[in-house]
Amino acid sequence: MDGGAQSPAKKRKTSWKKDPEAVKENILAIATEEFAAHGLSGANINEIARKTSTSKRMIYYYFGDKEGLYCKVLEGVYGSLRRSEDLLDVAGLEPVEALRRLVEATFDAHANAPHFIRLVMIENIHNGDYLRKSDIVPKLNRSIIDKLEEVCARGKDQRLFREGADALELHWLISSFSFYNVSNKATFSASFGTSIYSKVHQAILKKKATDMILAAVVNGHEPSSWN
Amino acid sequence: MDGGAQSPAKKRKTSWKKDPEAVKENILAIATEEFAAHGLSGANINEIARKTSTSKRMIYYYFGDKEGLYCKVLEGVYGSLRRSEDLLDVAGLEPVEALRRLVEATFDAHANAPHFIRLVMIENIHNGDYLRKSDIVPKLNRSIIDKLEEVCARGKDQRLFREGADALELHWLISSFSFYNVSNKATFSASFGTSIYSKVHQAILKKKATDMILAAVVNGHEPSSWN
Amino acid sequence: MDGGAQSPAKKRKTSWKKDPEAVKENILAIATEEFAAHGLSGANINEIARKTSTSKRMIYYYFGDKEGLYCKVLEGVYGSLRRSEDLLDVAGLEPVEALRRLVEATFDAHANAPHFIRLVMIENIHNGDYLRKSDIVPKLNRSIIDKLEEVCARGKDQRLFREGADALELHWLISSFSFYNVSNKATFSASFGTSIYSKVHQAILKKKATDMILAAVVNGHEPSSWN
Amino acid sequence: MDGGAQSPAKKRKTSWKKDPEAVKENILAIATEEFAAHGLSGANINEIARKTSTSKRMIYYYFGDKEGLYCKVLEGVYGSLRRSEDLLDVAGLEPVEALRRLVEATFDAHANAPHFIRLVMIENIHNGDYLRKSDIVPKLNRSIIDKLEEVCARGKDQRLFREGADALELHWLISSFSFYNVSNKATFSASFGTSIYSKVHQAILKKKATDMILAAVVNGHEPSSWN
DNA sequence: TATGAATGAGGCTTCATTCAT
DNA sequence: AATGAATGAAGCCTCATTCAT
Repeated sequence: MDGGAQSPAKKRKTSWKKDPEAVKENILAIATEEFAAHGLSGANINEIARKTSTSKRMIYYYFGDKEGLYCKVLEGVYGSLRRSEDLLDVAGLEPVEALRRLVEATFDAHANAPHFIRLVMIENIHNGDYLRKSDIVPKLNRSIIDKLEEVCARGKDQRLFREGADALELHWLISSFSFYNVSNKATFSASFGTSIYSKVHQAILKKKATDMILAAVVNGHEPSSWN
Repeated sequence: MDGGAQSPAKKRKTSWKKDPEAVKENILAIATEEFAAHGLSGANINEIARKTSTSKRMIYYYFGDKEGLYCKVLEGVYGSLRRSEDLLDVAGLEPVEALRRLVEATFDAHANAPHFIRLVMIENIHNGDYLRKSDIVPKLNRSIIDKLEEVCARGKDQRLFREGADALELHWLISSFSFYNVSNKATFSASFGTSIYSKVHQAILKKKATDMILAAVVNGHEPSSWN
Repeated sequence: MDGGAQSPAKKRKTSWKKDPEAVKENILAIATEEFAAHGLSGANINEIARKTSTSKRMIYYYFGDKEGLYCKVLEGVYGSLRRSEDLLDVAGLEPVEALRRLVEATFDAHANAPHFIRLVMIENIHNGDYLRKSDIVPKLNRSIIDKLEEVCARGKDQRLFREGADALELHWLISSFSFYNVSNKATFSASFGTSIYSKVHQAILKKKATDMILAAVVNGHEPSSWN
Repeated sequence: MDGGAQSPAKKRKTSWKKDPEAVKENILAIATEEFAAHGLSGANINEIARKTSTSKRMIYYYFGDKEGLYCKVLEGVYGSLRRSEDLLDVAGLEPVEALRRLVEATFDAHANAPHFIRLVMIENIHNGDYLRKSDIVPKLNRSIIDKLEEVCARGKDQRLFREGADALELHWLISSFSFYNVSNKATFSASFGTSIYSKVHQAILKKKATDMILAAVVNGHEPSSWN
């Protein structure tokens, strides 16, 4: 109700009466959109409240302040990603296939999680201050590293992988193009056109990037997609 | 010699006269810092003015408004990167060395241009709207693509490079880890510790990433750093 | 009796509770003064706020922005005039007397509504943009036209009025001197002195103007005040 | 050059070298437009300067400040009107025709001098303060009063005019509808539609208003346009 | 649990004007 | 006669937040 001259558009509430969890979820969903869209300082509590099924006052009631809300949003998207990683099962695959699977899944997961990407960008703009303060950090992302380590160990045991293959480094590499592909779409397109973002070209990039990783990790792997 | 009277540059102006270009440069330098540090909405015109050698009023005099200033800052960092790319000379090197050089130089350039990285992140948060509006876009970054194309052409001519080597795709790949390495340092560190950001580890990552690119592009290249 | 406890009006609210409507009314009253005195661009929100019993912030809270406030002020004065017109009852008078009554009442209403006059002048400076945007326009001023039409119809039925008597044209004529008399007092006085604005002379002008209208409308009417 | 971010559109000067009078005229012409369009506080010195063939600094050089410029503009439009009144010659006409001519000429003059109308409105918003301060006041508008007086005198001498016909009052009446017709066009249209502003209807209004004046002033005049 | 009303602080921007040559 | 650069003051408005029930 702030700004906008006492609009007559009174809040139309849906009929679910008082369900605190639902209200909180609703707030979080809207806030995720807004923070992802405009950043921490760019997002606007009034706007978030307006799009919510409840009132501005409730945001403060449940989340304390803007930064508190932002933190919960951040934790939410990290939690989502982690859950999607947990679903990935490569235990039964032989090392090369498992690695290929991990790369492709990571690429796709990033492509399908634009909110996560944007919020991570935003958090990096803020030097990771809020993530570091959060208590989700300890349990963050071990999952994917564990998987990579397990695959690397098996690969090396079977003399398939080079000894220099390191789970953390691989994660860094795989994340880099998976993340950059989404995060820098706007400026990359502005500079070089949108050609690489077509569906077809994205598939090619995924294939080539995967083959590149395999060529670096797997002894004698021929990156056939580069021929 | 070389230690005589202060350089004769900037002769034309008598000494008591204000120097508009210097004022503008000063504003731009401070604004670059501030926008890089806090983003478009997070940066504060009062704060920028305070750190400046001139007044808030002059910012509006020379740049119109906050967005105008931000645009010039953006153009400035893109221009800087481009100029650094223009200095790179790989024409005399044989293809494999040239490509190695390009990858390493790109990695280093990003590592040494944190303002550029942050402003590009910020611009992506804004969906590239300001970059697209700018008239520097057309002449953006052709330089690096041209160089990659020339090297790829030579590499393929000499049967050294695989036919699938594509300049734009390579640029996308090389940029991805070069950029991500800097842009996501904060969250990556929060999740996985700061080990990979040590000077030593950064050198290793650069080497391995370079070798990985070469393994993908160059026929029969052995990524020895991965052993 | 009649001197008992303070009037029971405004019962519903407990006494410690703020009264938003009163706050809005207070803002509107002050704003009407200020806009009438200085125009849209000339009026000053800080000044309005200062004279108010509340704060500048509340102006924005209730009215959105300066233009929003101005619009409400405009609607307010138009509403007042309309209400005063609605009170005018000429249904029982014979046509000539009724018309005389309407002219005199219009003249007096304008003389007694300097805020209305000034705000209409100001709105005309703005080409009527805000009035046109307002949704009060449709129901504007039908009242006075209806009354004139009814009187004209009766007058013509009784062969008292000339056939050329037209309600809208008459309203235009009657309004013109009623309005101009107030709106252009300053410049008219500067050019020709203040003599016509004395109480006595104003009465004469009203009488002569009324007689003039009647002489035009009523068959054989002798404008005796002009003798 | 203020605001608008250092546009590259440098002033293109016409080739007349230094002609102070022409420069002043040019400034006055633009300023008349701008003050008429936006009022005293609404007009903008930067904007005036921009539309001028010279610079903002020259406005201050020649006119001192914004109010000084406004005063000269005001004097300019009053001067124009007066000059047009001086051209009006009714000395040779018989009283009734002369009066008819004066009314019609006044009506037309107002219709054709929108800048004058708007500036007079604006000056009234400012309570005539600037007009009163100006030294053109003394010689203001005597001309038209003189003419009306002369015609009234002749009319009464010939027993054509009623004794109550007074030049100043007539001028007040004639001005009122002539002025109001233009000044309140915007709000009148918003309230009652634009029908009376068609070319045809304007001619009718002029005729009827003239006849109305004559019916009031001239013994036994039949306002035939009202039949 | 919920809320309409209220707000201090500070944000961005514009203005008429003057400086220094 | 002319001017590009500079500016203090003040304008409008928005923000995250709290009050009082």
